[in-house]
Amino acid sequence: MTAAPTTRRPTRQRAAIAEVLAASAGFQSAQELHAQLQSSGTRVGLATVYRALQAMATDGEADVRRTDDGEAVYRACSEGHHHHLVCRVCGRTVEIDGPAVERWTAQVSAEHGFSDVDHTLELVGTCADCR
Amino acid sequence: MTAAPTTRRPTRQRAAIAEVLAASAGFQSAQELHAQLQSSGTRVGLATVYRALQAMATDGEADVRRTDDGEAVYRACSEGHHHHLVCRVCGRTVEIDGPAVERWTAQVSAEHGFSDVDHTLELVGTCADCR
DNA sequence: ACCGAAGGTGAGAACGATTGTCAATCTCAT
DNA sequence: ATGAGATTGACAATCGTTCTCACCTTCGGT
Ligand SMILES: [Zn+2]
Ligand SMILES: [Zn+2]
Ligand SMILES: [Zn+2]
Ligand SMILES: [Zn+2]
Repeated sequence: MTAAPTTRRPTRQRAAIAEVLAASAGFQSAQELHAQLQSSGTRVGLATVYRALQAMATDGEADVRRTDDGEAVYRACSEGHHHHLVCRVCGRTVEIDGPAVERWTAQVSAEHGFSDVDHTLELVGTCADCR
Repeated sequence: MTAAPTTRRPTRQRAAIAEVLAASAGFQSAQELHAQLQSSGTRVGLATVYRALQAMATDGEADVRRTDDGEAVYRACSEGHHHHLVCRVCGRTVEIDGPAVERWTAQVSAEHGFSDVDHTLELVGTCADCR
């Protein structure tokens, strides 16, 4: 279910974008990343930033989210299934592994006759430092 | 934390929108709802549909979601905290109450020093009829 | 029932994030 | 080095959503 395995070539732009994304903690919009690249002297087209981020998202190298006003924001993310506990103030993020939840979802799904069930779970709170 | 308790007046339009939303099972976009109202002879402005749906969402009378291409879609939803198990084919939805998960999230959050933790959890699978 | 204040409505303009276009450029296997 | 095919970028085009603003409704007080 890895979509179209279109060949994906490494380029200067992709590297720069991935680097900036990895360097920052929280979620970033395509435009914010583009601005950062600009000010750091790296010339990359806005459309390219959009395309690269989309590619990273579908390849599992980044998480996507929509802000309440509909803007897509991205965050570097390790591959594999896991969840996040995010601070609503400073954006600090903890990756969580929840076997208990995985078990629970499987059970509940089965009880209702559903199969091939995927799930999304995200925790948003205030971290100790931002209390 | 119930936002601005602005007085909210009942109107013909709001009633119509709420009714159509409640009548349909899955998620609907503002434009789809508007189209339905049009064809059923109920004259309502598109902007009004957007505003009404937003209001319902903030009042907890509807769930909002963003499709992959960023469009906001709404679904009538009972108030109070709960989760959903949705069929990716036909849209059939089961509301789920998961005390086990609630407990788990609280525990994990505490372990990492987070407080006031909210969470979102959604299950998407294929129901028995659509297998 | 009558009135004024404040919320609500709607048509259309304005916005703004995202995507499409397409010629120039780059990567890679041969 | 070379050709095929992927990538890029400046800019136009989309399109969902919000803004404007004059007009309509609801509602509490009289
Ligand atoms: Zn924090
Ligand atoms: Zn999980
Ligand atoms: Zn189904
Ligand atoms: Zn819950």
